[in-house]
Amino acid sequence: MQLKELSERTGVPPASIKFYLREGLLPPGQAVTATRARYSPQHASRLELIQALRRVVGLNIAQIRKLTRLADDGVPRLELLAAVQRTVLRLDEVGTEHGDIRTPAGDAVVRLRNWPDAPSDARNALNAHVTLMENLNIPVTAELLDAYSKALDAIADLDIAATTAPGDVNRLIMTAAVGMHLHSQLVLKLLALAQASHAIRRYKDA
Amino acid sequence: MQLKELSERTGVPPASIKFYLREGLLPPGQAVTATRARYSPQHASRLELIQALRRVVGLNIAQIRKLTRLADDGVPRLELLAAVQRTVLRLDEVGTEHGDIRTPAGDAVVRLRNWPDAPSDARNALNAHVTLMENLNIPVTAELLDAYSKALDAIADLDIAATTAPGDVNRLIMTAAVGMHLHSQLVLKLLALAQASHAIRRYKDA
DNA sequence: GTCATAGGATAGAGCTACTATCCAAGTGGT
DNA sequence: ACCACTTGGATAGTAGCTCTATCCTATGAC
Repeated sequence: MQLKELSERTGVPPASIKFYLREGLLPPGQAVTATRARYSPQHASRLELIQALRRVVGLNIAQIRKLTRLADDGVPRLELLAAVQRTVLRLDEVGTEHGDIRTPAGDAVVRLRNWPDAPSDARNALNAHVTLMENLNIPVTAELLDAYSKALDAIADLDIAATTAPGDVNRLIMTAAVGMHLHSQLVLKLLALAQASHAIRRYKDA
Repeated sequence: MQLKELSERTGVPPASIKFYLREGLLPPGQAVTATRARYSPQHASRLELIQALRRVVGLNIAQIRKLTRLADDGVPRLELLAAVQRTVLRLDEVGTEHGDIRTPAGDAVVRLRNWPDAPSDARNALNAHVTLMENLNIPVTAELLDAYSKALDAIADLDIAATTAPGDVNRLIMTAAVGMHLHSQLVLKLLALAQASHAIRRYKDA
């Protein structure tokens, strides 16, 4: 398929495809001749990935480039997953760097779930986040962490299993990034429903 | 205090304060004379709210204006909370409107938690979100919803209790919006840690 | 009297993500 | 052979958004 067809299939305008090519998000097609290039279904899947990371997860071009570069360089899937995590957690943005920190909350989760007690970006991010919430007087109880982490334990297992399954690398990034994002949105919506429910109950007589 | 001092206290440049005044995010100060205006601590707290909604929650000026207008118009706190929810859930953005829809998952949560069975924006948003996740082959199990909603039930109770407590309206919006956002981020980070933990466990011998 | 500040208006900067135009070279279909 | 169409590459322009800067006149504090 050539550029125009790729555009029609994915719904992305040709000018934008060229832009992504220039920016290095989309690898160049196979040059058949000097003025013809052939694009594969992987290009289509890459375009879908770009759209999803932009519009759903809200990443910018530079962040998407980092991830797609890794995918194109063929780094191991596990390493790729770690990069996706760092990006979605916004650990690559300024003002979010912290050394290894520990909090009772972070330790508690690891113990509760019997997770390996090893430092990681994710753990530092969690500890920093819990600290932030407590500083803002938003309580993070052990019960809360227990309930959350219990639910997430099973999900993470599936996610990691998916990294070993063969398949399109674009889909791996898509699943990981979009999955993380959608789970966090799910909580947002559940919390809203919970608040609405409590409000109804508390004020129904008013 | 006058404009310059307000600027110094909050760290927001005077030009930006003028901008927020123009945009109607910040109510005008009390005009002492034709060329002097006095700003109260509420103005400072409003400025902090604006900053937090912009930089932490990621709302745009129009969204912030909607919320601050309601606050300035003195709508009931419960109504204000509902508006904050709609905004943080991005229910006011195009392409997110749906009628009343029901899913087994949404019904299950309400039944599990014994929440009132009434339609609401939050419930529709939840149902739409669950549908989306299932379409993307991301399973949303009853156990997951049980664990999440159980944890959130208690939090929501506190949140709603906070709406009746007296205090600065700016703080109410701040707490609600930032609180929702931080809870969803907490899940993001926990999921990352869970994934990292499972990855270590699964690959430690490789 | 002088200097700083107010409100009001208006313009422009800086960023990001496109979008449009032009080009010369080359191709596929008839 | 012809010609509409496509390619990569270059370059410039647009659109949306959030500020930021400048200029203005009136006026108040000291």
